[in-house]
Amino acid sequence: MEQFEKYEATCEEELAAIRDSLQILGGKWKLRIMRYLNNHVNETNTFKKIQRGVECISAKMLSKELQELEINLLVTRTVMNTRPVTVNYAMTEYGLSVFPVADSLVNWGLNHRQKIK
Amino acid sequence: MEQFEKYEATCEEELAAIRDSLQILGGKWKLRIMRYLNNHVNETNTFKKIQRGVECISAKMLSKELQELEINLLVTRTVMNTRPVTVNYAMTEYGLSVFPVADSLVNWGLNHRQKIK
DNA sequence: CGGTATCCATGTTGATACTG
DNA sequence: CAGTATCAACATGGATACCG
Repeated sequence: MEQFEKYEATCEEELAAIRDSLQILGGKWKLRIMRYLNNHVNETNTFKKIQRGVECISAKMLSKELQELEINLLVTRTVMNTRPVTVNYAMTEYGLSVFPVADSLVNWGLNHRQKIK
Repeated sequence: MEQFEKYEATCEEELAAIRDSLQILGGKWKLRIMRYLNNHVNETNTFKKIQRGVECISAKMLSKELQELEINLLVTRTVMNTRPVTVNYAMTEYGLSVFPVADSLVNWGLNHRQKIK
């Protein structure tokens, strides 16, 4: 029963970690954007190009999501010295670590669809 | 470049699966509730008891979340023949399958906190 | 091109009160 | 005890216009 309290505390730590994960994987766009970048890894991925590639995302959302991805060290933003300026986005090495986690979500989700159907 | 289109389609399927997963793992309460149930597996887990165990959840939210968990076959709801009625909630065998996925989120999240800090 | 600013529609969550 | 109903607050996302 003391153990009861203890568990709740540990649980909170884990839930905080999950919250961090979900802030990145759980949104509507971030994973889509990262998948796009990862799939066009040898190209220059400008803002407009990403916007065209990620269906229906507004400039506002794309801007916001890219900023958050950059803050989280998952994506790099590089301003190139052209006229007019072009900006290139790319996955970081670290950013690639989200994909295995995403895959485990995909697998569970696919199985779940079968189960529920 | 034809491959481009093809990828986008596959991507959509996977993203739908992820959405399913996140509907369950991504909410504010469902995982907390499931963890509570799983950690009190040999007890009778009534509505009120769960509400006390899962910090700060309102009756409305708990009611709604439990319904969704039941629909998704993750939790069972058993009305017991007492006066006044008591209702018992428990994880299903299938429901347990969410925990490994949750763990992979926890691990990534914990690592990410270190990385960002 | 690469965004930001503003306003608005919608969905999610909470507080409070109430019922069988 | 086990919820539901109602209203309010807040977060999310989109439409549109505009700037350097």
